[in-house]
Amino acid sequence: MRRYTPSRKLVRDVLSSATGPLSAVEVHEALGNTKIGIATVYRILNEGLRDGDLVCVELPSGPKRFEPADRPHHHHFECSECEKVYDVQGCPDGIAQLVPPGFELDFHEIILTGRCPDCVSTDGRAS
Amino acid sequence: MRRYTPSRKLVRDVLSSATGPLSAVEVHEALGNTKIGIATVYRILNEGLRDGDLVCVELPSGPKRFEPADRPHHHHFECSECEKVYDVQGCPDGIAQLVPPGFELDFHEIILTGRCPDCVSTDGRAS
DNA sequence: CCGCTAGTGATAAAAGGATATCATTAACAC
DNA sequence: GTGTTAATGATATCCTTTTATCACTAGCGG
Repeated sequence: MRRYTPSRKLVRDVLSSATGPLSAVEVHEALGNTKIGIATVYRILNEGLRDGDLVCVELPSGPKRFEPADRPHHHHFECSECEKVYDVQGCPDGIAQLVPPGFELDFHEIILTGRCPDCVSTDGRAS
Repeated sequence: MRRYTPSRKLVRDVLSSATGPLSAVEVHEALGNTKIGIATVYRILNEGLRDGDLVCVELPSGPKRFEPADRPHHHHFECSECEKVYDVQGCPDGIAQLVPPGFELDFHEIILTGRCPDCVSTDGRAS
């Protein structure tokens, strides 16, 4: 039987309050000084996937990221500088028209790449 | 000085005649019985990137894929069954409208996921 | 409070992709 | 044909992400 533990709640809270999907390592860092181990983070994330509470977002670069499953349809913006990923709302019409004859479309993902506001404001001045 | 070698020509030919971007391993397999080593394939692909003859296409799943740089703007369809990747022509309007204020868009990628004609025709009947 | 066992942290190790190494081969200028 | 050295094949190694292991901890029903 599944037990209530502080770790589970903390991980879910971190993901809920994030502005985009987070990787296991990012969740672990967000947990900061709570000394929850990385293995536990992976376990809780995979458990969330199995339970359907979380969805996995895989982007071209980097590790798998996770976000709550109850967010409405949206896409993602990845900052090429700080590598953070942000949710972006909306979805253009006409996706289905791209599918060539004979193909069966299940899902689609749109990945925007560029610089996020934080990195734009830092401009060229390296940190 | 760069020398003409059969390997280079073979790799470029494989990529040119492919219907989508190929990974190093896929190129290696396509070379079949030519006994060109995987290290050579990686070398030639990276060389192509540096020279600007090839572009790298990174999709959520799997390794980096490569295709000729001279193809017009297009996107990709990945078969969830056989994992092959196909080029798809066209691009919906309104991508730029997705970008939230403060973000700077450089590139975008649209990834369609589903089943390719080969796998659709095989239907549920496992191979 | 007890006992059972799910959960945990630390870390070893796996998995997958890409690069480095090195002795050997072969392209090309002469 | 010969010499120079870029290119190659085989494979060891690296790197990053993820999972497995295992002794210890703690949630919760009784």
